[in-house]
Amino acid sequence: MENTLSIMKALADKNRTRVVAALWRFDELCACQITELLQVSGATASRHLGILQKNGLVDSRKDGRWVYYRLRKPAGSEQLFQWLEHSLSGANELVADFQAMKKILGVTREELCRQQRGEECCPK
Amino acid sequence: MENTLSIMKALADKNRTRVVAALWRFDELCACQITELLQVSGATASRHLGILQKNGLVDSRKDGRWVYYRLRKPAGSEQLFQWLEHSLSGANELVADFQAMKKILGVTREELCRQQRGEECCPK
DNA sequence: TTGACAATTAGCTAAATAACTAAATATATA
DNA sequence: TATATATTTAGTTATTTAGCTAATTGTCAA
Repeated sequence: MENTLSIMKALADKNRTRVVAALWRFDELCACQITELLQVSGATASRHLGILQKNGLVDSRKDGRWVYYRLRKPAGSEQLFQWLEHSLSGANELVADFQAMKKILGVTREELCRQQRGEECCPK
Repeated sequence: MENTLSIMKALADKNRTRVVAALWRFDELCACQITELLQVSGATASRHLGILQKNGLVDSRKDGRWVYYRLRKPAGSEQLFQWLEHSLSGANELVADFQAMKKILGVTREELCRQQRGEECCPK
């Protein structure tokens, strides 16, 4: 029962559901891209990703300094995700997120991280 | 999206999930029976039931002084409930709840409410 | 009509949690 | 090797929420 409740709690947060939806659509994203999407501090994004990972909802893969995340549907969760997909289809927030994500994917991760450090332009 | 999140939040609580499971199994229960099952104050049980009702997960029916609750699966939530049923099947807490519920159903509502007021025995 | 009583609502406290900043960790590169 | 940097962890604060008691509401019965 605790496991079931943990999964529900993991998904019962707006930012975490946004992450799940983004990974569903865009397959694999790095922590800095998710940070940019959510518009929160890197630490906050990392915490949310940690909660999703702890409950088996995402997998991570480290590549140098970057960590990439993918959606992972735990065994037996197919129906939950079918409901989620149906229930969230067309949600305004997610449509906006997908738009934002396209822009984020339009710059390199290096440039994105540079922007996040406050170096808005002219990287030397 | 808010609606989806509300349903998840409503279900992401142990006591509320216990109520949903009990209603699933026992079809219709009154507030005092649910209070007894959860072993919380009547006010707390009422608050949980209110949250479930607000999110369309239960219906209530008033009969004199008693209020009866039934599970209500909102349109489009079939898959969510299929997952829930599968995910919770065999949960120890729920097995214990079903046992307790049988005892609760073995006494009249009048007697149950009398007990809850602290009149353990000898009702004059 | 009055008293009893099941249920709900209001108001409060304690626990859980989401956010932030700062520090720590791990990795690439100069 | 030393510095820069992407991510995570620690620690703090503010918000949310589950629980309680007390007050209110609506209904039955004497």
